Amino acid sequence: MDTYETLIKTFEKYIVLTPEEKELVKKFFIIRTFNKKDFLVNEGELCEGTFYILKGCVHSFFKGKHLEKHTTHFAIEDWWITDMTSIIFQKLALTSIQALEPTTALFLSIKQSEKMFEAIPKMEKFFRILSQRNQASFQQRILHSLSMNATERYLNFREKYGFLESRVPQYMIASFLGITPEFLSIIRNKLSKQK
Amino acid sequence: MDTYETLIKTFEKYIVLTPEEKELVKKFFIIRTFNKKDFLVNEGELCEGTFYILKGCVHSFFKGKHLEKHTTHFAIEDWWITDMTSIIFQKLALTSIQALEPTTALFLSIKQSEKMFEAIPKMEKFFRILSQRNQASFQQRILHSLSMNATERYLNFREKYGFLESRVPQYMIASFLGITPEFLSIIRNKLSKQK
DNA sequence: CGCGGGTTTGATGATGCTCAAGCCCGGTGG
DNA sequence: CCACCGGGCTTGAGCATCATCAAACCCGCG
Repeated sequence: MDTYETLIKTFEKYIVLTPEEKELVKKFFIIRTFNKKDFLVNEGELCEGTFYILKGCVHSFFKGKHLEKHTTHFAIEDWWITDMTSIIFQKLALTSIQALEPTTALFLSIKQSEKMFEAIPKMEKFFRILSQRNQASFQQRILHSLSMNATERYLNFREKYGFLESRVPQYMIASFLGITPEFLSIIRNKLSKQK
Repeated sequence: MDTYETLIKTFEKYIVLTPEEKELVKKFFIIRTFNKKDFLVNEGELCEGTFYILKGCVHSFFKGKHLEKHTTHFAIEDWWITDMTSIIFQKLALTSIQALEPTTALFLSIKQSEKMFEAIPKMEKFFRILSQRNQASFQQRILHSLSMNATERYLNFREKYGFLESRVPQYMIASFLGITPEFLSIIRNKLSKQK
């Protein structure tokens, strides 16, 4: 069983790789493991690259002006996560990424990614598509924040990401939805009654 | 004066093109002009490609479940705009894009973009970076919607996009910020008093 | 001059927050 | 084995933010 199997399969959803390229591309990624509560990316430092989660669960969050933590994303097996703002604008990360479970990830540093793009230009296509898909899903999220109330957003969350409810605490889901844990509790209470 | 001048300059911020490639790449774009209120993309149809605005001003919006319109983006000279969700998932567009002024744009259809990527693979890199920058700015927007109240969001908007205030009606800015026009009016009133 | 789209103002009400308290439950040390 | 934590979830009272609805106003334009 190959550690890189799911990674390669993910690539092959969008581009075609020769056997040689498959071997080569692995070399740009390194395996990194984290304990629960370890940080993959730390607020205040430069975000050095992108993570592909092999096993485990992480979340990214930032601190508001009163130091409240706001969860912005979750990621589990076969998801990609990074702080794109830090990477693109070469600024210190405002967000942290932290493991919620013991986690194994493949890490692609910015430098390695540049080498990879030179060695296998096709990979540009993959990351273009990946980024466009992210753009589309962020778009959806903005759209929902403009047009839905908290209950509707929670129902939508359960529909799409319900499988996360067993792996992350509710107060993080509340934060992700842009509400307080207390209010999410009330929403859940109402929903369970009216059914 | 060349219609494509600013387009090529935009490319050259991120990639290097030979003179031949500069000539070639133009061929994949077509010029399209729109009157005020014309639709660049129409809700319910497939979004056929991406627009680069040469002159004018447009906004994209979608309709909520009570048919209220929510403005999601603005675009002016040298900005790109499309419905990425429709393109990526090949679904009918849920958003419309409409001209707020007489507008001239360069249009890159999906088919032409595929041909372009074959002819000039470097363009993959440009669109990867463009999309990553969009991803970063959408990220910022989500972050703000999680951590700022309406007044703070409006102040932030003025800081970054204040130049739009003279070109788009206030009720669209309100919609973009996720509040009602009435409430934006109150915010502006308060801000003008307390200074 | 009147019309109509956009903005403002005000009263009332819903949505969601804050703060404080209590509860539930798994983990830890005596 | 039990007592006691402590983190997360719940409940409730009071409050801030923002929406809704209705009316008035403003002003460019036919």
